[in-house]
Amino acid sequence: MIDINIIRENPELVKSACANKNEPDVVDEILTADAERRALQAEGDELRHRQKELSSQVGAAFAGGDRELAEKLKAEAKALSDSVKALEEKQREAETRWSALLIKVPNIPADDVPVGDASANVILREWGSPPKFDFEPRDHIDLGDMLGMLDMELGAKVAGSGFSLLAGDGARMSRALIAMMLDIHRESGFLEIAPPFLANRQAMTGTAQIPKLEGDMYHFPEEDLFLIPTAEVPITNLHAGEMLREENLPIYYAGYTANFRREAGSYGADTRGLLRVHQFDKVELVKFSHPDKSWEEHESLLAQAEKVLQALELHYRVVLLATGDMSFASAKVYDIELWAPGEGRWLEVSSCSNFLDFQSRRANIRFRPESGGQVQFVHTLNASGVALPRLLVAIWESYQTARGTVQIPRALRPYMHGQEEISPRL
RNA sequence: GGAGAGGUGGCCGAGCGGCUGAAGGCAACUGCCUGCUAAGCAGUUGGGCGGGUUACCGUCCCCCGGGUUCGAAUCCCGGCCUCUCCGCCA
Repeated sequence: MIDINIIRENPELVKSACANKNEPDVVDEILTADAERRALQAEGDELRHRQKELSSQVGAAFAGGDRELAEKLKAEAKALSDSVKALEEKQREAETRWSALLIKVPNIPADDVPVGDASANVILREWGSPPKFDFEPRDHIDLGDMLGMLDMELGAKVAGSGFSLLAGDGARMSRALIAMMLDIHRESGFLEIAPPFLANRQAMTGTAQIPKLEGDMYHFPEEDLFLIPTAEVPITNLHAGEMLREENLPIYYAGYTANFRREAGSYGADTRGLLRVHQFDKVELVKFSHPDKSWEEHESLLAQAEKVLQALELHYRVVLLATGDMSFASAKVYDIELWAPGEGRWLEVSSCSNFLDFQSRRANIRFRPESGGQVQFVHTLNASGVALPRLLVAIWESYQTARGTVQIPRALRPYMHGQEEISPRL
């Protein structure tokens, strides 16, 4: 969540952030609730103060042996205690109203983020060049079928539409890619994490999937647990409620998980093959940064995700998202998109975000500056490094041959026992 | 799933109805001392919220949520988590 002081001091800034992110504007409601909450607190503090004084007088009177006085004071204190309870009830309600509103305010986009919808996104650069074919390139569905790597019908058979099933060298390549990516990140100082694939409500709220995206997640009501839509949730929440040591910052984590998204309401878009599925694998990068360093960390995080694609020699581009296209919790987002020649389009495989203190405020992740002074919130960042299904799509489509085979990228071959090519199984 | 033990500050750990935001220790910081290091001596050091221009004042916080009481870290109820034993199981 954002700092209430920003709303108090600069409501217009917050209002325009809501407008630019297409979020409902509750700023005025918050200001009203805030004033109400503060008034009730002042009143309650005063009442409690008097109650404490009285009640210590009761104790003193009993200790002094003056029973009569003690009983008299006690009766007074009882009356005061009742009014404190009544007021606390009102205070709790006001507090609840206030925080329920505050949690709906999106993060404020950074100054250098373009304002507008997706059409205002800025393509920053392209890396590599699109593969050239002297034949009509096939798409990943054909290749997956021909080479026995992908079967959407079998996925649907066991789980339903939108669940993929990889087989043979498709499954092997997926596994090899995960290992390769984790190695690349480990060499750059990221600590590998294998977290739970489920998370509780508090964790989901900490990283801001709740309240906005609650309906997009698979939920188990018995335990109030959610299947994670991204490893960002369990990994960022590793340090929830903690006071970190400044000398340990920045902290880098890399984790592989499966990810689960209901994708409710997205039927009709990207429904074919691996482009948008309910369950997919991903390697995720998460950073906890000193607030003074998070913009540098954001750039190096982007570079880290790019390392994977460069190692695989894939054609990609980096896009700076406009306000209307970025997520609720982020202040600035780069997307990395891979070129998929069979689809003839760019596919998002990574989203690289700086959340500043938006998540750490919710999850209460702080540090105490060594120079003394106020406890501060750390900054959190994350990036996919990278998402598997679309990476497979881009590899298959980019590395296909006229013979209908798929070459294995050189960097990946050690992870596949030296295999160079995927051919139809006989 | 059954039985027991426990969850206290940055960390360890005492307290088990009022004088406790919390002993003691560790750690950190500041002085003194010391040729450096170490040790020693003295002192300082939690967080949230609210109020005041500052020094400051008030309130809340001893896993979480309720309750009893004039008053709760301390008593009662519910939940979560950790540990030990038994059962079951990839």
